[in-house]
Amino acid sequence: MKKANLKTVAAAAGVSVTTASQVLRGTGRISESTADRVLKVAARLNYIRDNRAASMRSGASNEIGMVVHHIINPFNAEVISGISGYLSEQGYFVSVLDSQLENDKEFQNLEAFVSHGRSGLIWVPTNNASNKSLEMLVRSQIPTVTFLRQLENSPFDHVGVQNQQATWAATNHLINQGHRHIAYFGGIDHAQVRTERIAGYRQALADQDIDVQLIWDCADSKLAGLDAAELLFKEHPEITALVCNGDMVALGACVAVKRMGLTPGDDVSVIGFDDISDAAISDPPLSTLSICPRVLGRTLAKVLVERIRHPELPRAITSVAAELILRGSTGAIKAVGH
Amino acid sequence: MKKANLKTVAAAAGVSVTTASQVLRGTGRISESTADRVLKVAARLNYIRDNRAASMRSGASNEIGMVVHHIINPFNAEVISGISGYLSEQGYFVSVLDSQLENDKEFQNLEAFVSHGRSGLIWVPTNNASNKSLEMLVRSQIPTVTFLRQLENSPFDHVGVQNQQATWAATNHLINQGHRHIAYFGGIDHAQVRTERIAGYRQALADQDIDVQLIWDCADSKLAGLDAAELLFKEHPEITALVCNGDMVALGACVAVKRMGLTPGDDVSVIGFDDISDAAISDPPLSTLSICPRVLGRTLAKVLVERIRHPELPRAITSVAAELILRGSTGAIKAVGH
DNA sequence: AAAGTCTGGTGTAACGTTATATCACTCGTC
DNA sequence: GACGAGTGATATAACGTTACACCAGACTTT
Repeated sequence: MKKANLKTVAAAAGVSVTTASQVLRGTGRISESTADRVLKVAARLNYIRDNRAASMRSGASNEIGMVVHHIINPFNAEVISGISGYLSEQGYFVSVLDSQLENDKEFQNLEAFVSHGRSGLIWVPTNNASNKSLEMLVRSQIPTVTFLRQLENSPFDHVGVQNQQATWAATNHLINQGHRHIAYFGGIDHAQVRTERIAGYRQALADQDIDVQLIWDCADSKLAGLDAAELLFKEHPEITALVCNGDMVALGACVAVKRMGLTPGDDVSVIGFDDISDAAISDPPLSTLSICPRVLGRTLAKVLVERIRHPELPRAITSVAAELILRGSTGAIKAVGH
Repeated sequence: MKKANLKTVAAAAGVSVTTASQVLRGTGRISESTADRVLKVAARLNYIRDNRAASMRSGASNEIGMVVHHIINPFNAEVISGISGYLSEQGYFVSVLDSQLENDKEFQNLEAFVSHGRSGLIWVPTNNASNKSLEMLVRSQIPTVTFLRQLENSPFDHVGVQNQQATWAATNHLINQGHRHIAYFGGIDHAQVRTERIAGYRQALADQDIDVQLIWDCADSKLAGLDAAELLFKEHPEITALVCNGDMVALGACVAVKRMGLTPGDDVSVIGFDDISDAAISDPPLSTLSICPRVLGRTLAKVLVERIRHPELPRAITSVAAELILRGSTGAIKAVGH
């Protein structure tokens, strides 16, 4: 049996295609009896609207696209969860594509969404996202919100985190606890987010006239954090505290500390960033800068929906504060060196 | 400036719409010089194909849909990563929707994909997925592969895991290590996957004439595993080993063991399921039944692509074996009770 | 009773693409 | 010099929906 379309439904109900369309969308002026009849016929024929045709004609769709790198990172996963929660309340669907940090793929993913007629986009740009991508989105006039990393010359709404204030607070706390050899741990190259966070770390040290600084690179996973931290402690045994670029690397670093026979929080203090759900139940529980990913996701989604509904409103830049949450992985210094 | 479409491109290149379309798809017989001209014009006008129109007309699209519950679970995330890796090599995109274990939402998500003209679907059915969903997919004739949970009366390809064999091996190993009080830990209600795994656990005990059995429910997250395990050990201090329904709950259980001042692997043995990337670097490293989620994802994607390309082939049921990987969280029994 | 308004509905032309059939030419070939 | 085959390109009709303009009839107003 062929799939039912508006034409077959309309014919079976004895009305025009337009009427059928109006009934199924709840628009126009239709009598209750006609509407009833059409709905029943549609149900009987298992009619499913073809959204491609609908969105092509009407210009609107209910699909949102999201482009991230590393969908596998729990922070992203929780953000996505927050986003899709809000969006589904509003009648939208999100689909997510992962660019895996590859620039070409990022462009392709964004273009795919444009090409498939998404009604809005959420974009977490890679560190060196191409201008090509930005220009393409601008040209296509698709409502877009960037997340975390703000782009130069971008006309788009943005939702970000107060990175510098956050790491300043974390570093300052460690200093007050007596730490004098504090490293910034995690992240790679000159990612904007990381640069801001490092600036906060530097500032806190400078404010207290401490000039020992160590910035240690590592990729954003627990495993990479473990390896990198082992190397760090081998080469720099004087370090007693880490301000980390994310919870994943922080958790990896905690494993490294334990493998050395030491205790995180006791011998080495570690502060993460993100407050992923694992942070609270790791051993020891991880002190972190909480930005509550799920709430952040909802905020992001709200900004996008607002933009879709009111394209004329001025550009919105939202900056969410991170809260320093102290758990077991930080503590006062016991001895210098270990 | 208006967005460019085939008509504007064709006009600017001085060719017909058909020719432009053929050039951009690389089909038909077109001279090199004409092709060149069209391509240059298309690039200059920043032409982007409208895939809605294309797929509506041609009946084919390059978008795959995936419906899961709990996108946030790292196991799913890694499977997705494997899937999208293979699919993007083949020129497809996957978009993922999360049903959060809600039945209605599952149906809506599947219907949304059908409605938006996806060319194929990967579906991880919830425990009590409705017949309505299955029937709708069958009617829509969309190529579909189910994953993990096989549906009754389903005509669809399936990729699953040899659950029963896996937990049999795990339980048997624990018995050989001297354990006599082994609980099955994690999962809820009569999920098919869980039922199979429990059957393997039961069988192993029965094979050795051991009849002490305890099945302990809990939701599929680290946090839930922690809470549930604490309760379990309080009520059943005789238990010395856990066969778990997943790595997440297993890791949670390990935290619970540590909070009791005991050592996983030493005092209580814990075996997980999935081998998520955290398993190898937890403290202690988690023994688990590895099904290498990324490889599984690739397999799944291959089955789907095969189905899309050859609709006439007979139904394919793939069952992947799990491998018992022994790490620090298991060991020989020391004493009965603790 | 002519003009206006409300109700319930319809016909047609898009949206941007691709499938299909067809065409005008140029070659060789017998 | 008629015929078939190959080359390069085109016109037209879909795909399924919605926007828009319009209409017939009943009812109200002046």
